[in-house]
Amino acid sequence: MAERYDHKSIEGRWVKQWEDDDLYRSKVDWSKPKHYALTMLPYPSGDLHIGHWFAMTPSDARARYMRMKGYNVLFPMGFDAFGLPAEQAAISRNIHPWKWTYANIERMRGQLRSMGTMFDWQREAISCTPEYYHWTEWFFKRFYDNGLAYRGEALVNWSPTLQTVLANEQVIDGKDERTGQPVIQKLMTQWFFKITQYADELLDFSKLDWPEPVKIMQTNWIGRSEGARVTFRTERGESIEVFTTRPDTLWGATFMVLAPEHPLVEAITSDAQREAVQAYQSAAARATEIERLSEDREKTGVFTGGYVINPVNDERIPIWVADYVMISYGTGAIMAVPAHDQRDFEFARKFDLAVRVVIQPEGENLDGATMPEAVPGSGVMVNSGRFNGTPSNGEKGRKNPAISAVIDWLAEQGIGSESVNYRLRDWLISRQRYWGSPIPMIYRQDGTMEPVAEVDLPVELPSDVEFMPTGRSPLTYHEPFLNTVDSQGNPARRETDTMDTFMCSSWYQYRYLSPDFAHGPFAPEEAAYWLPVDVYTGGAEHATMHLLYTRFFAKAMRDLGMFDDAAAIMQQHGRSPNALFDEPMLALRNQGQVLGAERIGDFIVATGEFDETGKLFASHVEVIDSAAAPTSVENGIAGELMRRVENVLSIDYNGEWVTVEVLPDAEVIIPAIEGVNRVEQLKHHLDIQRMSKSKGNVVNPDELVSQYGADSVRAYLMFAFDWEKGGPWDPKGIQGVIRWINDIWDMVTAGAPAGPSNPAAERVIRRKLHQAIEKVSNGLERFSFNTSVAALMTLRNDIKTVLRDGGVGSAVWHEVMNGMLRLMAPFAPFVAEELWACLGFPYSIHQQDWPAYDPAIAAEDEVELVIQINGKVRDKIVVPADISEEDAKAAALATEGAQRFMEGQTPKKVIYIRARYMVNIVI
RNA sequence: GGGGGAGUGGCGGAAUUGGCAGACGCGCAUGACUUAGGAUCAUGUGGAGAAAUCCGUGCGGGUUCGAGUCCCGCCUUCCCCA
Repeated sequence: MAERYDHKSIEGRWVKQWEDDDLYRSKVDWSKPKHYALTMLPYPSGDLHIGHWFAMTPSDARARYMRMKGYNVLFPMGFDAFGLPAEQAAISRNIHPWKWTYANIERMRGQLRSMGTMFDWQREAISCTPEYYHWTEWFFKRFYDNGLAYRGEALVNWSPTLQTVLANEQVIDGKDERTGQPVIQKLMTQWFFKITQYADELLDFSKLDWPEPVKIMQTNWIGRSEGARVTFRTERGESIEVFTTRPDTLWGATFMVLAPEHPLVEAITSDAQREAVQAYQSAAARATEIERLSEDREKTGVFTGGYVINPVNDERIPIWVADYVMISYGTGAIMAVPAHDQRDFEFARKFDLAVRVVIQPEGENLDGATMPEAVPGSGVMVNSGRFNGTPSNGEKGRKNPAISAVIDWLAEQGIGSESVNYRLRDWLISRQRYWGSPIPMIYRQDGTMEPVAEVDLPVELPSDVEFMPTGRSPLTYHEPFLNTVDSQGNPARRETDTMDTFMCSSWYQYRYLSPDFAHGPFAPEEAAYWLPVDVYTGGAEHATMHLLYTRFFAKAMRDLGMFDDAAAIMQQHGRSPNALFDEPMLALRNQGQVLGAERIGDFIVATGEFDETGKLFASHVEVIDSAAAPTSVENGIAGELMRRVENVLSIDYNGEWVTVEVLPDAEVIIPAIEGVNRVEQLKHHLDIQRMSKSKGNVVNPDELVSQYGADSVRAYLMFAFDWEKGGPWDPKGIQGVIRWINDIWDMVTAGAPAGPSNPAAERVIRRKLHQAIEKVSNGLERFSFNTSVAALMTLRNDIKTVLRDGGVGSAVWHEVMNGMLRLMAPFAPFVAEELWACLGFPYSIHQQDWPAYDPAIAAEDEVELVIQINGKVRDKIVVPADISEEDAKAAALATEGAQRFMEGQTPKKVIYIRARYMVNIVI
């Protein structure tokens, strides 16, 4: 008897063997078709968690499949290594971000190797190395030189106490998450990329095989709206421009609203209103944008005392300030048409402003004074001077005759023009942080600025820095970094902002091509062969930001000629570069999220003394069997432990949560755990939710791998979930794949069966193999990994059945094992390699071809014909697979089940579905 | 608030996209083997019913010979928001 399956004795050995042999080294080879498979690179937080395994190992399985299908596959890995956590570790634990990050990367590399992935480590890229951020800076400079980077004002989270800017994730409920100090919204000068210049092109998804939801989210994010810009004039002569998608309602504007940050607010505010307006402005600064945009929030605002003339009817209307208007959207000013816009309506009703109907819906007679809500739909223009009677059909932009006519008239009159507005704003890349790529700009003494010369790149981050507990970037007080000279040799100051880490991840797919290339971000020879990325996998949470940014990068790089060399080389090799550089990733697939498992808390009886509030101070706590739970306890309670914070328990006592404080000298009894028990050993209830350390529901992949082996963990992750959906982790379910792998091990190591061969049995076993080839391949193509593994398990079951009945000779047995192991190789690369070697097939299984599917071998001789009466199954018979439609219908009508339900009636219709071998008799 | 998903046995999930609902696995049950079992093997497993059969894909309508799948209206829940 061969030895039992032991993952520990094989996995480490093959990792080393594969590395020694450079098995996964990917090199340009124009004689083979290429496949660039990319999976989102991790942030080096310290430990690989199960989510990384869930994201990466199925992607790896698919990359392996593509390789066996004959593609030259590039499947690289790296680290997105700049970012806030490293800086926070530096502040709280006094470790330099560099050291912290590198230690984490070292650790994670080891973990990544244990996964059995085919990453080509010679292409690893780490975004926080000077070799990498040299080119991040270079991109900035090129964008700046070409007008794609500029300085502008933006609202930032400003902590007045710390005198520093905070990232969005550092602000919770308008307060600094660490210190609890209030945070306000403040306008500051920041660096931007002109992503809006590409807004229209970014709306074009025609070249992309991307999930529909991602395309919809990006479309909404960009938020293109067509309308008009109209210029209003104040009584004192200032002009205020507004953007509106509904110029057909201009005659219904009864007031104007400016964002609190609008630059004209100060000028138009009357002295009487000044105090109120200023108070309102500072209150608005404390609200976040999400709060301000919330529609169910009570509308607030204040009258400025100023008036503006509506240019379409010369009416004098009041100007208000309200925070539901954003300075960053449109022009920061709106004409308010309360009759036809719900937000304006609520505002008007609250402050008792006029409501005038200008679009009368057909068959209705709306009255501004009494209508209960805004009516935004279609109708006929009224109260609109010369436009009265024009139909407004509810369509947007030029498709609406009313809007179209008004736009033309506005242009004629010179008071407005057709305009397109986007919700998308330019990409704010400034971060007031240390641990990011420096922005290579220099401020001269005269106040002008210039980019750092290309030969002086990269501007390196100084390493001798001290972190202040305020969180202020050390670059702002690091004199040697700050002081430099401009191109003329005059003293100058460096920019201290660093770049958003989304910058680094917008172009990493190019750095992987040639991580050591010193003459540019990537080598054109590599880019010509590998680009673009064929399939990109990662989390759906990146649907808008990261994926829009990287698309913007690709388009900007194309327009700045950065792909020209690659395109020329591509052409030399006879491949057309046409449209290949418009988009960075042709196909995209998102995996879901692995959630924490649900767990029932310990059932507890606690006794002690209650205080007057009903809180129990327990001197005795005992875990019992929930079936034996008493409904009432003298001087105590019994129920499931729902939560525990140190020694304070929350117990579900007959539906009510009771707080129990366990006294320090209390007796704790947990029968399942030997010895003296502690409160900390009690298990509390866990809901299905995201894994996090604080919830205590984290699954540690290292432990799983050491216990069950990487093959089992990989296969289980692929088997247990719909990959694009994810779901709760079930710790028991892994038994199924462990049994499967053990079965395969035992089956192969047992060797070919002795005894005579029987052609019928051999035909069956080969048929099952080929049916599996079809299903496994199909699952991999569709990222439906669970059905692929299920097909492999079905194959296992079928082979076991056939082998038990006997009749399979050695040659066919070897053929079937050979095919099955190759099908397994993407999912369980270690055990497949080991068993492959064990059968004496040539090394390595991962360099073999994918098994070829032969439909003739897979075809069944006989099939089951399903007979339905009015869509309900009434009988089933076995018929030859090549049965004709006439024969199938005749056989169906003759069945006992059909006869019984037809009761002698003549069928109205008989429908035959050949693909399903199904007859439906309609009576 | 806005945007995007998802609801199928006790559980994770299948269903060739309009064609036998529940593949595969977990769990559970019964039996076998064993000094022992959180091992292994066999059989069964959506619900009701003795059976014929009926009911079943979040809820309510609709289209169709036929609906988990398409349409209309709800409910619940998860994710994202510079």
